[in-house]
Amino acid sequence: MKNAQLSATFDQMADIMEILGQDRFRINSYRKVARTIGELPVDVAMLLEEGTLGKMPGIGKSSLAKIQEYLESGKIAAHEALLEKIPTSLLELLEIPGMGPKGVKAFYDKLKITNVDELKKALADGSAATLPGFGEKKAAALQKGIEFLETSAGRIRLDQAADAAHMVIGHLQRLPGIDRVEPAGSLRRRAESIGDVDILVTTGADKKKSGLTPKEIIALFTTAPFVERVLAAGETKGSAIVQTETTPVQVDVRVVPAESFGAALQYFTGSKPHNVRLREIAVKAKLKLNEYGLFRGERLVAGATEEEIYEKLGLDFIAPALREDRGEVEAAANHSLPKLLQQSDVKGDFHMHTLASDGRAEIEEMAEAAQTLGYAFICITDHSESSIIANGQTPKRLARQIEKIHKVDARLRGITVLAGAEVDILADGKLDFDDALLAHLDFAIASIHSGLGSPRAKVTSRTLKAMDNPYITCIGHPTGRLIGQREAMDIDMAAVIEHAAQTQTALEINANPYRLDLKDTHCRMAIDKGVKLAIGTDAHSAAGLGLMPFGVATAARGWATPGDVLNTLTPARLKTFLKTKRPR
DNA sequence: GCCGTTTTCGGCCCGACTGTTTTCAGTCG
Repeated sequence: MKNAQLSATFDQMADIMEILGQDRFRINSYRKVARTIGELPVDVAMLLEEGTLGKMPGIGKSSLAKIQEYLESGKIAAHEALLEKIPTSLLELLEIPGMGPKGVKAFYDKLKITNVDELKKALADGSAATLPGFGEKKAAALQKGIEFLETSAGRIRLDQAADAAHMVIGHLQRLPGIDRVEPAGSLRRRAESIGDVDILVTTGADKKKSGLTPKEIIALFTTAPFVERVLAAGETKGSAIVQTETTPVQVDVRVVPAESFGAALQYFTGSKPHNVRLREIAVKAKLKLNEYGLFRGERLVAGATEEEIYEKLGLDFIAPALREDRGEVEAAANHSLPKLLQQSDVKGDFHMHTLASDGRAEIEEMAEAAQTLGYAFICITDHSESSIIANGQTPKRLARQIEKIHKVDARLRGITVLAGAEVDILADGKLDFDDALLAHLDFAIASIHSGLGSPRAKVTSRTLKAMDNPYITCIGHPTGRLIGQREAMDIDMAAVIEHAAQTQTALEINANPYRLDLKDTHCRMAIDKGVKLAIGTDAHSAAGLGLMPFGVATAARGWATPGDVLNTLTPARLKTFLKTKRPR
């Protein structure tokens, strides 16, 4: 599948065009193509063949021809021509925070600097200072930028971002005269990875008496003990690197007046493409939308709440999870947004481990923890024999574990404990337990834990074959990715989803923030094909059950309604559902 | 390069912060 490479190629063309100072609107359209292709849940070649690719917004004739050219020959002539114009190493300079296309061009034209090492030297020996409009502070900023690039981990996981936000919000809430403190940005949208954390603050109405000025609030943020380095500190906006337990995180804090809170929350929640769509709608209606409100001329039309802004733009309210410019603006305009799944709809958890394999708690502890979360059922799914490092169960041990689960289920009131297993899909697509044993389970997850780097045809056929088994309820973490650590398997998700629909097999949303697998776009595709989703935390302790909201958010980002997700069923309805695939 | 119940040509989102600018360009989100 060439989606990622093709997307990167369009982005690179845009980068080079920026350095060359070409038309910014054309550059924008290249960026849009890159983003569209990068987010596709299926192989771009398949869509091209179907003839649907050219119908996607932002992909016109010219881009379509380039995509076709790339898929046929592995390159794009226009891309090759651009590469001729500058040394490719200039593109790595663009990665440096504080360095933009103009800066790269100036360093190249005037000082013949083509890479990061040469830039470092020029900054050290003072030759950079000979550039017009380039002083000491800019040199220091670039040096910091290079340092940051060389040490930062890049994007962080959702749970790490949530931790950082929790820390900063706690600090800000203790300041005098603070009214509201809310996270915004990709954290509020619950994106699968986060670049930086955005936090919004409003001061109370009595700020003149007892409170602080915006500038003072920013100063108290940037001087907080957890702040490692200040990137900017202005009148209303501060930006700093904050140290958390696991990783440094960039946190931006913005102070806004209460009457603009909704506008600011909307603006800083993004996503950027979503906001651009909204501002375009505003312009067409002779309005102007910015972080202070929706304006007709000088007059404020809306701004205190997000709801009134969407309403005044003629749109239904759009949940943060949907704000990605993936059709939500159109759906809001014609009142066809889905009623999204929420955590309160969830009645149970499908994936967890106990002491029987690599978990750290007894079955009872997991069940009791689930009850405190208000659940009506859980499913115990320990590993199978082949997962040796995870202390996988032999058939004999699984038989004993099933009995044990039944006993706990009989003893506990108010919660149904189902007997399950996470069964390895072996190299040939066979399962790690035979059908006679699987038949004793209520719920069986089939997962690939080995050979993730195998060719597309192999990992795909292994998964399809597992779904053919009548006792397999669900495919676990279907793509095998680990966010920021391991690429997804090269698996044909269109085929997997199609086969899941045919065999009435559910697909898991693994709620662990390392996985979030299925991801949002695949969830949406599965839902469109009528495939049911089963959210599981993959908990290895009672505390691990608390990861469920990450899975719920991922489902919501895939436009899931309560009806699309098995977790919303009562135990009785779930048991009925679990019989549908089995031989009678 | 894309796009069209204002347009097939002429538009294409908006503002904060920084540095070195005496009025603004570059970068970022």
